[in-house]
Amino acid sequence: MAETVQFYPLDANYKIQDGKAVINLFGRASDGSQIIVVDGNFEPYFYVIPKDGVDISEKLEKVRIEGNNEVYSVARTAPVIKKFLGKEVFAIKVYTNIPSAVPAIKDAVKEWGSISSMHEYDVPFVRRYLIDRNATPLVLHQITGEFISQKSKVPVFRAEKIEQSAETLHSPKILAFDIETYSPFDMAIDPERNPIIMLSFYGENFRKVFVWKKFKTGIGHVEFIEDESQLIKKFKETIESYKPDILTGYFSDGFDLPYLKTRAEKLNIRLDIGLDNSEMRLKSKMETSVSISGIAHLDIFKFIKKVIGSSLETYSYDLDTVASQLLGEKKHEVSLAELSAAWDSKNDELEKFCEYCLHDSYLTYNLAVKMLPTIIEMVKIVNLPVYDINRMGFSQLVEWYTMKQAYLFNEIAPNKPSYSEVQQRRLNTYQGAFVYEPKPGLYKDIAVFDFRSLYPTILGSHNIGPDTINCVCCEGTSQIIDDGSEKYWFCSKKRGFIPTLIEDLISRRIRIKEMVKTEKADSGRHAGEKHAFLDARQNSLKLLANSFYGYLGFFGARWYSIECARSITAWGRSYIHKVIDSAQKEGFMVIYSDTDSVFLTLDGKTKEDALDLIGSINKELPGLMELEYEGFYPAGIFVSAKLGPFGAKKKYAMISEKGDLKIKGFETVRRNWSFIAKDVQENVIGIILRENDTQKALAYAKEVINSLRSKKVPVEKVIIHTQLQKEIVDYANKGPHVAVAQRLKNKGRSIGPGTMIRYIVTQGDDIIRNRARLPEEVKEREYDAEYYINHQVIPTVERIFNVLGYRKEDLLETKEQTKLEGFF
DNA sequence: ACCTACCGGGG
DNA sequence: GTGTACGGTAGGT
Repeated sequence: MAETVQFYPLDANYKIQDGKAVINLFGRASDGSQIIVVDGNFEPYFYVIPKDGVDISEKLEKVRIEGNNEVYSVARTAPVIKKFLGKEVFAIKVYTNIPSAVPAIKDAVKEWGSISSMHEYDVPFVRRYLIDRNATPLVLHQITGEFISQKSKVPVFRAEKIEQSAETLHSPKILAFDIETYSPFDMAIDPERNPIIMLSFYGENFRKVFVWKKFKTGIGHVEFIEDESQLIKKFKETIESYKPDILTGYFSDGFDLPYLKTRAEKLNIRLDIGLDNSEMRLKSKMETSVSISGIAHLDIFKFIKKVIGSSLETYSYDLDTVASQLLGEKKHEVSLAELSAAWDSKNDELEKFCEYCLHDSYLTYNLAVKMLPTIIEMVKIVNLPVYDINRMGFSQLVEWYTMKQAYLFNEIAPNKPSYSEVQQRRLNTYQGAFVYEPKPGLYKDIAVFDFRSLYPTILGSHNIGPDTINCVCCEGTSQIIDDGSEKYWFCSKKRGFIPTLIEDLISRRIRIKEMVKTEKADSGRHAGEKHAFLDARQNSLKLLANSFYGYLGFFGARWYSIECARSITAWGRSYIHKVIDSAQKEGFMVIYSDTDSVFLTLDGKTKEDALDLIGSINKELPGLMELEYEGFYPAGIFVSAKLGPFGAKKKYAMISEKGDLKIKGFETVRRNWSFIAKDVQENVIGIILRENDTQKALAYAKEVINSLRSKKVPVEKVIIHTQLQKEIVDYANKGPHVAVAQRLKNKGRSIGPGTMIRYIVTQGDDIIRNRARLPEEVKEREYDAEYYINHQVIPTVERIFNVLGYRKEDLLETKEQTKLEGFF
């Protein structure tokens, strides 16, 4: 009895049932209930391209491998006509009994002389399904089939047919959470030893804090429980009753969920929160991640850092900084160092920590809501679940977008490079973008031009791709680009695969930008929300299009082509030179240029003259290429920029007409730096950005340096923290922290991997290791002021001051001491 | 100049 | 997962 359900998939996996793979799609039906849609009608396969004129179908069909309690066999084969890098090929589609048979069989037949190549044997089965069945997470699907009885937390529907509709799940149920752990400071975080003491949740109209010590409070959403076991059970129960589509945390891949898992194992609690009753799983050793069947686990920290990190003008990705930037809200100010003491003896102080914990969940929730449009659009464009999108870098996003498109274009995907190919590719470097080194200094009346999406538009306009490069049909007729050592041309008869994708992405983006314009004009009730989604969509399309160039030159790429990457930068240099030449011919002074932008001073000319120049250049540009007027700045300061294969990093500061300061190009300070270094950088940035007072910032930095020299800085501020990663004896290079660890061990302290070592660099002529002392061993005024000035304070602020036109020497000069109170 | 070890986020 | 997958810096040699 067939019926239909309307269903938004969120997550997917597969299981083997009766020797067959069954896809499980987890998600929400349009009536709001959670269901699992199972589909057993999809077969695993890969492609074999035989050598010319050989038919090996029958031979392939007989392949059968008996492994340890598993049988891998070829179920059937089908001859297909496909395209491979633009050329038509005959291929055999080899279907296997189960997904894991694919790599096994591929390995078993790889030595056959009759095989030319094999492809797509490493596409995960679930991704294969989403691509081939045109199933897109977060998009509504109409499923025909029937509900079946199967042991599960939620109803199970067996699909016979699955069809995508146009609607999107714009408001998935999001639940944010955060834990606080018992953790004496200056000790490594240790889930083996220290319990979780608080747990908070935040969702729409939902807030909760669990804590297992009692104190007086009037806050209703605090719930007291017995112990840590109860707390972990509450974690499970809350998720099971709230039924979120998305569970989100801040660095929850790296901290909260692994910590919960370790504690749950210690306490013998199964964290079986998966909709299929499976436990949450910890994956990969390098970069940890945690998945839950049926619930999209979103580590919003990871997403923000990866996807919008470069466009965020922040010096740190901690929750406080990111929330301030994106939400205009900060974390609660409490001293976490005091939490353990409060837990042990001062329970009446716990209330503020509960509020703190809840507020972190609140901020995390709002960050997730804020990023949701971008996440949804990425999911829809790349066609993978939230969980995967969250954890993929740009090259992966490009690759999987391209994999999906390859299927639609009947293209067979090239293989990933072998280890030795990767080594080869890594050696291939090439000339990057053109950077016009500015003369450091202050300039006035600056106009900035830049090419709209320079590399993608070059790629599209010149038809650059692995399938169009140096084609026989256009040799001698197509325009040649010379990268300085090699000459390349691209087919002018047939559109390439990647240029087609790029042009599609760019034109879709242009259409959406038009819609954004008209949306702005009419202001309906949901105009704001609609605008956010359109804007996220155009931005996602832009990010993806911009990543193709880097992808072509990325050593791990399937569609790798260093020649294409070279051609793109060569064209880029040629176009930017044209702009510079035209501007100079018209009498503008070019002060700086980097990759796709040109900064020039008006020198008595008007902004209209600058706009006219752009107009005349645009008339000459091919295809989608366009030079834009980025803006006008009354003043700015420039320093030189470093060259790199993927474009130079910008280092400059400018003041906009509104008075906003734009600073680019300085790095962050980490925990293995002294407090004094962190303090100085934070305060300098604060003074410059908030008070717009560079003089004051300089005076402050000098004051700190002078205080170090005169030893007025207390020793606590010059302690450096470094964590020991392995046993002392295993160190080939013994750095300062290892030397100090050795001394601690000699004193009889237990020292091992994970121990946090604190040390101070003292005066003397020896190498740093031999001058590193335990803080207890160091009296006031014994630290090496010059070390802290030159290796800690100066490096953190030098770049910033360079950008503002000052030198290291300006910071170091001792005369005219400024009086600034209140920094210590 | 090259190599080794460390950080990030979280408490 | 039909997996192989950081990137930048300081200190030591």
